[in-house]
Amino acid sequence: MAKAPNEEQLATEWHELMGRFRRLLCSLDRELESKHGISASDFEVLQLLAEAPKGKLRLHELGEHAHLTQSALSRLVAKLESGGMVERFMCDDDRRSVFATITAAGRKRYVQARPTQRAVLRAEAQSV
Amino acid sequence: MAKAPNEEQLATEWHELMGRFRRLLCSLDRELESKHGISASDFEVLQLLAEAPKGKLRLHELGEHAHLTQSALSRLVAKLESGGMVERFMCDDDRRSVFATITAAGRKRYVQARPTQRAVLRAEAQSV
DNA sequence: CAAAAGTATATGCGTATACATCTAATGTTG
DNA sequence: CAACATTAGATGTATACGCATATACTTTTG
Repeated sequence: MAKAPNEEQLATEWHELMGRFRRLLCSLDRELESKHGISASDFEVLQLLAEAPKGKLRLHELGEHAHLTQSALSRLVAKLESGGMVERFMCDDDRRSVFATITAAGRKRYVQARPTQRAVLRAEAQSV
Repeated sequence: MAKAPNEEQLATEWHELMGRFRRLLCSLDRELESKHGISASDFEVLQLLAEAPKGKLRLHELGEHAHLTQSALSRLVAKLESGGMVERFMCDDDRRSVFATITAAGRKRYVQARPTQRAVLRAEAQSV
């Protein structure tokens, strides 16, 4: 990006970025939902957990990497738990904290959904 | 962007883009809401109308440029109308269509909000 | 060590959005 | 021109999110 693009240019870029972003997010949501029964946000969280050392992160750590507010993350993890893809349990070191761990079923779902997600990203990247 | 970036790279870029996008959209919403009482989406629609030839567009035309679904746009325009920033009236050529026009108050609000929006965009552009 | 401040998560509530469907108006076709 | 298809917009419904706050636990402080 240029050093000091004029403001109209910035505004136009933002408008276009917003368009691309929303289209891509919509595609992701639709493809992941229809083929794997998960949303794009679900996928992000599953991915973070699947890539974590032991498939295990405190919610607070998850929140630092997922692009969600604390409340949204709390509910999302609760939803994933009720879907059997994640489990929550107390952290003994600090009993305010809660660990989220990815289950075998969750990992399987993630592995299946991954090519779908990558394909959508690739398609969008090529269309630009 | 490279011709055939590998998939992990794409996924990482997407993750980062999502982060930047959400932060920016949140900043915009908060700044515009606190200083001018409008959301980022409100601003987008006001901008489209303010820049339209006669400050006048059919909802369907608005929808082609705003990054919103038809239903979201319909409600958004209704909200702007109840806030006195926009007016709706029938189109005589095609009585299914509805024109949205920006009012003097709406244009004033847009002009006031514009520097705020541009400042947020500029701040984000510089932080990258 | 008791009280106050801080931290991690959950939840009540309001709002924005998407999807599906409805209504009204227009176009098309036999 | 009557029946059907299409189009523009509105609305019922469900969901996801953010903000504010509540709850439970931990750390700091006097």
